[in-house]
Parts: sequence; structure tokens; C-alpha cells
Amino acid sequence: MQITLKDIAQQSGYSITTVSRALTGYSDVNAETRQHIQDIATALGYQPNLLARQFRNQRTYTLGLIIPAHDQTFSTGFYSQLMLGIGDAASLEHYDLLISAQAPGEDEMIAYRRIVAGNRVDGMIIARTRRNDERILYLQGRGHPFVVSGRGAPGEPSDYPYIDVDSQMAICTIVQHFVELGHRHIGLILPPEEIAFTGFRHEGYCEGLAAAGIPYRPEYVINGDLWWSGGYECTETLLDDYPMLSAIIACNDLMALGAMNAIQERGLQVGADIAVAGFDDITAAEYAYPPLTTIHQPIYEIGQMLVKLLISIISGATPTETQVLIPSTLMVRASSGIQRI
Amino acid sequence: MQITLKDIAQQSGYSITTVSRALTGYSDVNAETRQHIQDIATALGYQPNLLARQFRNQRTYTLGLIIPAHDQTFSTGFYSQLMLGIGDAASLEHYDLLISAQAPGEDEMIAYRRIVAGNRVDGMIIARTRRNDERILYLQGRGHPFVVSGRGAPGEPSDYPYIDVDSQMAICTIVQHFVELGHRHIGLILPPEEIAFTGFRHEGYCEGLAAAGIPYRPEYVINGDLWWSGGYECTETLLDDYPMLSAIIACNDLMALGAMNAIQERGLQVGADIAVAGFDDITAAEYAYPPLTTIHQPIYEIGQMLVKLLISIISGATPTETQVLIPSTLMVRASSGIQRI
DNA sequence: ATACTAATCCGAAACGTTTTCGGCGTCAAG
DNA sequence: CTTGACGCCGAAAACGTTTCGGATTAGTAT
Repeated sequence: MQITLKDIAQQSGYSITTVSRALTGYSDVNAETRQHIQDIATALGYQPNLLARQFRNQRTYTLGLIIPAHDQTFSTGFYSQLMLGIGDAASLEHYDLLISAQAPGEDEMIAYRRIVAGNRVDGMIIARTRRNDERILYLQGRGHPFVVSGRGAPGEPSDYPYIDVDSQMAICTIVQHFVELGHRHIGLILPPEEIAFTGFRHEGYCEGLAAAGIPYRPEYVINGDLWWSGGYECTETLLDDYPMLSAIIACNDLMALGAMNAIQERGLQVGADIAVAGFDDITAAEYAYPPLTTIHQPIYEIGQMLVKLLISIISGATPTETQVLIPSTLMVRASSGIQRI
Repeated sequence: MQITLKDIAQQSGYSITTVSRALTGYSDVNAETRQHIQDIATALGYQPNLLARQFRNQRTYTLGLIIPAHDQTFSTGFYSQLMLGIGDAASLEHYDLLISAQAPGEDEMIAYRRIVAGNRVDGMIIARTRRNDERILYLQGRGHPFVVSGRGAPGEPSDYPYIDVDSQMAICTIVQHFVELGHRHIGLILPPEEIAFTGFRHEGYCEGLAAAGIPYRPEYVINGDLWWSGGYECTETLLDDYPMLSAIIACNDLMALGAMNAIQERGLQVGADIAVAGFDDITAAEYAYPPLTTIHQPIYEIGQMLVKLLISIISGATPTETQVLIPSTLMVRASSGIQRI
């Protein structure tokens, strides 16, 4: 069934050693011999048994990625766009991806141990860091190559290779933008507290308010679940309790789109009555109605950078820049509305 | 560095054989011995070398999936939702996913050969079938387990396990729905011709018109690229050339959302002036403004079904239902507008 | 005492590949 | 003629696991 080096060796009359060397391009094999062997190999349709090769070489040319299971968030927005960048870059570098879907928790760590200690991948990519991230501790402890999309929460060490956007400055910029448009009462819909970047975004909000001399009111801040409906529900709560709010910042685009729905369902106009801003700049943001003001993160490019960084670490290089903080840009669109009095 | 059976054997004083049998639950090993060995294994933090195990067993507990590279479509909508279902189901069955991103073409086939003949997976999942799909021919020829999301174009054999929705009937239903609302001039934005289901959707359109006694006008039919901008541009073309059109059916939601943008940019109202319908029922459809009438496909569930079917084939079972045609349901939302005169 | 069974355990082979080390010619330089 | 270098090739070991076919012992029936 399976064609092996042995078959080619028998056909050609050479040894397995020579066949192997001929096919992998060693120099100490006669040109004619090599040609002969290569001809037989293609004639037989030889494909190396990668399992055997990986096992022998202790090298898989595979990168591991554990995605959140049962998480709708995956399919719309940040995660899948990141995966697209990772997939494209990996394929360019001739790496494959090993993926397992696991919800955060004990099973997730089991999967990490299985995949990493089981030698299935050369390196891991971690996304959406959490406070005191157990996954990072494990990989650091084992000395296994990995890169991280995101970094530790404010105050945590983050002494590992990562790529992140400066969300603190980004949110600060949005606040500034809204202040310039005349808003004084700005609501904030944060991600869940266990996510690492939540702290940065919260701080950015405070920083923006402070710079404008607007007092920080904790009751304007609420945690959502990063999903459409979370943004919707948080917005309802905020608007019910604090009708003076004239602007809402959601910490990702999905929640911002949900917020727009809630606003529109009240018969209010997004932009004119209540300004909305998101974070991520997923494709749906641009094509939403009205188009959503948001922070553009180069997610696809981040995915590519992660792969390149990881592969260079795997290859034993010592990249100079292992901790990258990417500047983000504010995309002003119609959901901002216009200048207030 | 790596803990192997050998280490446990030395520690425990038993042979490698016995250690292996103790850990994998064979019956012919003394209960105390097993306990002793297990204790040592956990103390040492033993994790089996999966590469070695897979190599030895010729079984990887991994499913392969090749996703389209450089294809934005992936990150929004059908593909990633399918992957979510596949990932969740695979993880439940203790399978991992091996993923490679390849654009259709020669490199894609190389990747198939590499992964399949290289023994890296137990089975493959093929999505988005094409006319005369080379991938299917290859897997059939090799006798390698695989399942397909979608099936061959009309007239092609499709003699392999697949799961598909009845898109012909679905589009026919939309046409009927629009006819009932009073529309007589209905545009159709098809996917590219090389995609297998394009034929079915086209036929469904014709069927719906015929049933209503409306003549088929080929100039109302145009091919888009499945992406937002494709829907936008196709709609501009259609409306420029045929202002009598009062409804547009796009063959996926992304193009339908693009169509809505084009309509809104002309100052027309989606629903009131021009009705729009899509296909897939991605999350963005429900939350769009106005919400999009579309055909609901249980994409996530299809992903799960694909995995279960594939695993049962791998396990040597002969599933009774290997060719599933799922009924789809029309989701009527505001983009349909109301009854015309 | 012998033969048989059951309970435990182990040696060795095998999966397909890569690589180390060395062998055998041949040829040129000394 | 000797020596060394060089070009080409092969034997064998190794990666860690599973499993086949015994081997050993103790216990039991004959």
C-alpha cells in the first residue's frame, strides 16, 4: 500500500541509505544515480511517511493553536481573522497547523500537555491572554517555544515573546475623540475581568477622562461578554440607568454592533443621538449601518508576525524584537456622529 | 528531558513492556504493579510521545482540513462557523485537527498528497466542492477516508459521503417568497461558476420563476465573488442596467450585505424600495440593519455531523446514511420589506 | 510426581526515516 | 610504489511505542 524507501531501494538496486540521500539532496551521491532514483520515486508516487520522519527528526514543522470551544466569538471577528493570518504565513513557511478546540479550564491544560509534551508541534501560539495565564506558565516552565498574541494584565511580568496593540492608548484616543465631539457622559463596555487586556482598556478610559478633566464615574462602566448580545444587553442597562449618556465605547466591535442594535431599537439614531465606538475593526464594522467608528488592529498582520516570530525562535535564532507593541489607529466613521454643542 | 517508558521502567524495576501495558490498561498486569507504575508515571509527569505512538499504530486521531489561503471569506461567515462545529465535535471525540491553508491549485494538491499519503491524518474533510473536484478524485483513488461538505455540481456523480443543504429548493423558496410579496423583477447574484453549488442555486432560481409563470431573463443573473464587495459591485451593475429590479437574491449573506450597502448608498431603502435576501444565515445577517432575510443553514451542526460521519467511517463502521441532504429554512426578516401592490 | 492452567511478566521485533561511520575503489601526488 | 584524498555507497543504530509470542512461577488437578 504505502511506498517506502525500501521499495525504491529494491527497484533501483541501491541501498535505503543511498535512496534517502539521493531524495533529500545530499551531495555525495552520483548525479546519474540520483536521477535514476528520483525517476523511480516519482514513478512509484513516493511520498515520505511524515510521521516516521518527524519521529526520527524530533521536528514536526507544525505549529499548535488551541482555540476556544463552544465560543461563537471565534467565528466572527478577531479569532478567525487572526487564524487566517497565521494560516497563510505558516503555509508560506511550509508549516502546518495543529488545532484543538478546548474551553478554558482543566481540559484545556490537558490538551496543552498532550500536544506539547507529546511532541506534536514545534511551537505554540497563545491567543487572548488571561490574568495569571496558566498556559504561559506551563510553556515557560517547559522551555517550549511559544509566542503570544496579547500580553499579561497591567502589573504582570510579560517576560515572553508577544505581539500586542497598545489598547490603553487606543481607548484613550477614542475618549479624546468623543470629548472633542462634545461628549461628557461616556459609557464603557469592558470585556470580562479575567481577560488580560481588560485592565489596559479600563486604564485608557480613565486616562482619557482625566486628560479632559471629566470625573471618572464607575457606574458608567460595565462588563460584557465580547459577544453581540453582551453589547446589546449592557447598552440597555446603561441607557436605562443613565439616560444622560451620549456616547458608548465597547471594547470590541461585536459588542459595539450589539450596542447599535439596542440604540436603534429604542428609536434612537446611532451617531446623531448616541455615538458608538468599537475595537478591532473587523470587516463587519466597515459594512455595518451606520459604519462603525473603531480602533483598527492589523489582526491579519499580527497573525503573520506571530508565525514569523515563532518560527525564528524555533529555528534557534534570537530575534531582536520579541516584544512588539503595535500602534493602533482610530477609524472615524459615521457611528461617531457629528460635533455637539 | 523527555520522560519515556524506559525511564519509568528503570525507576520501577519492571520492563518497558509491562510499563506500557500497565499504563494502557491491559488486563494481564497485577493490580499492585499497575498502581505502582502509574504512581511513578504521574510523579515523573510522563506524557506519551504521540509521534512515536502514532507512527507505531498507524493511527493519528487527527482529522485534516485544508482551508483556502488568502481568502477573506474564511474569517467571516460560513467557513469559520463550519470550523467551529468541526473543532468542537472533534474535540469531543478526542481528535485533533491538522490544518493547512492553501489556495486552490497545484499547491493545494501537493498539500493533500503530503498530508494524506504522508500519514498525518486519519481522515480528511473537504469543504466548498468545485466542479470536477480533483481533491475528491484523489481521495477516492487512494481509498482514504473523507467526507464532504457540499456535493458535486448538478449532473456529477457525488458517490461519496457528503452533507449538503438543498440549495435548489432553498433559492426556489426565496423566489416564491418574493413573488408572493409582489415582485416580478428579481435579480440573482450567483457565486463563481467553478463552485459546485452554483448550479443548484441557479436552477432553484429558474424553478421558482417558472412556477410563478415569470419569464427567466438571463441578464438579471450575475456572478459575484462571495465577498462583501462582490455583492456591492454586482448590485451596482444590476441596478444601473435594470432599474426595474425590485428584489435581489444574493447567494451568500456577505454578498447580500454588500448589496444592502449599495442600495443604501443610492439613497434607497432596503425592504421598502428593494428587497434583499441572502443565503447562509451567518450571525451578521440577524444583526444587520435592517436584519437580513436569508436561508438558514445549520452550519455549526453540519460541521459536527461531518466529524461524526468521518470518524465512524475511519472506525470501519458502515454508516447507513452517508449522503445527507439537509432541509433549509427561510428566515424572513426586515430586508424582505412588505407586500407590494 | 506429572501435567495442566492461570497469573504475571519480559525479550525482541517492528513501524520508516535519517545519519554516523566506515569501506572500497580510483586517482593524483610524492 | 606508497600514501593520501576523494567520490560514492552501505550497514547499522536510533527515535519511543506497541504487541506477539513465549517464559516463569505458583497453584491445582490428575
